[in-house]
Amino acid sequence: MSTPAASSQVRVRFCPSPTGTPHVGLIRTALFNWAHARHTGGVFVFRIEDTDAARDSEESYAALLDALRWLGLDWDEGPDVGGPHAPYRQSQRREIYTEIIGKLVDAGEVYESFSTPEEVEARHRAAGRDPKLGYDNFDRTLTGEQQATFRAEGREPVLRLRMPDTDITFSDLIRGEITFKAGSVPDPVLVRANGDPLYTFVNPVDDALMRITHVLRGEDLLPSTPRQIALYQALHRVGVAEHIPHFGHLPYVMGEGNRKLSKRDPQSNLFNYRERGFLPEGLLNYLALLGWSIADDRDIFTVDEMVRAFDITRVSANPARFDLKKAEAVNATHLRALPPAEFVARAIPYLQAAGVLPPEVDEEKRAVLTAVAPLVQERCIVLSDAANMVGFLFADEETFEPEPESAAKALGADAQPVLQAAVDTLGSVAEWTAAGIEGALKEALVDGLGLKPRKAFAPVRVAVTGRTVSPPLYESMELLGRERTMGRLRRARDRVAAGA
RNA sequence: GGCCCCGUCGUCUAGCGGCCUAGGACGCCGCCCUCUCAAGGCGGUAGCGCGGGUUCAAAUCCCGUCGGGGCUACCA
Repeated sequence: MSTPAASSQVRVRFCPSPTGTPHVGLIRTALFNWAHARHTGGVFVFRIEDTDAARDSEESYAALLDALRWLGLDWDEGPDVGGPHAPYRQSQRREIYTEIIGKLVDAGEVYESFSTPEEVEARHRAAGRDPKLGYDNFDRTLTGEQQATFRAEGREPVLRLRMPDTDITFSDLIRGEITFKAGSVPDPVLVRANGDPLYTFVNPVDDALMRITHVLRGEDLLPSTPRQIALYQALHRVGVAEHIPHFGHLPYVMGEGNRKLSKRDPQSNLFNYRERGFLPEGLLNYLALLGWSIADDRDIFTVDEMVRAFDITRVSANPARFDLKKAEAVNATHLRALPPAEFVARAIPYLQAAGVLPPEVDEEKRAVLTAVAPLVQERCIVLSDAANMVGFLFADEETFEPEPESAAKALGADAQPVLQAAVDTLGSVAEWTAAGIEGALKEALVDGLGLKPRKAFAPVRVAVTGRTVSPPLYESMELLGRERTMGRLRRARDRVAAGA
């Protein structure tokens, strides 16, 4: 049995089970599948493996769609869009599985197995073997009479696939040739006694039915490949499968220490990144770097550039550690590259979430935002950072207060003469422009009071913006306007004078 | 235990027998710029796990070894 011809159209699939919040490792898998499909002009199939009613949830299903849509990983076949192999949720494909199970049973590819795990283990012990060896293929050779006896005892059999007694070798797209020795993989259970098909069965069956040509998935599934290949061969014999797909096992995404990034770790939660204001293109760029590189001297690229250059055989086999610092650096680069108008549009929801902007943003506020955008954009790593930067522009004069920590640093008693001088000189500035403000302030504070610039501007900055860190001061003051700026300076001066 | 995968700077990687006194990026350190913080510019720090082969030549090929990881369910 062969793998698909190189000339046939690529069909890849992303087939998560809806059991929780999307994990960045899972998304990396989706990205590589998607990129391979788009690079080759193939088809990206999105399939939901919800055969475990006990763990699957509708919220998780919705989260999966939400995640892929947010990232722009569009699918050609799958939930919502349908396709020639619909339905794409395994929970809706029960009859299909039942029919194929029948074919396998009729052909003698699978057999009834009555052993309980306890009995298997007991047999291993009795024979002096390691009890953790797994299933011992005991029921393979049961006679019809023995099977009848077990049934009479009220036992219900599961269905197991008869593994071939030959070595199983395949060429992994990422790792090269891999061989599993004959006899090292026990006969897997395909169907429960109650008729429920298991992942071991439905996953290869759907891949065969949906004519998947490339299976790109996590390294954790590598050990299950031989039994899947055996299933494909059986499916081929009963006329269901055409080919054995090409396999490519992607390296793990690791967390801290030497462990796989856990689902429990907040760092693994995709939506945490969205909430912080990671850009889809920034996160995707970083995730792509986990196992793949576009060139030896570059690691910032757009999704389009990735699609153009992506080659699954050039993916690294080494596990990669998720490095938040690097992810942020990559995101910041994309953030700074955004056209200012685009940056504003994307930042608004985050400013609203932070309470800096109201649900309805009027034209005036939008204009102010557009004006500050170039100033704050390069100071942000994620979109939510913008809130701290522009908050002072939208604060209510009645309630505006410098942050306590910043005030403690810059609004001590020695700030009083500085603020007074600032009020005096700015009150008579002819042109309320950044340049005018700069000239007046430098003359009054640096020349007049003989202060180091650093000392001179800190109190003014905190009085006006509320923080020791802000967009450039003169521009900030210009945007804030003369009246509001002067009011804040006077209030700060009075407070300092009052010793507050 | 068995089976399988992996092993280049702290981290992600380039490298596919000579271009490697091992390149890039993040991080870190220093300097410059400077009204703060960033950004930007310049410079620096740091790596082929180990041992055998093969070869004129090995980070690159082979074997072994050590180390790490995964799987070993009637979960996916």
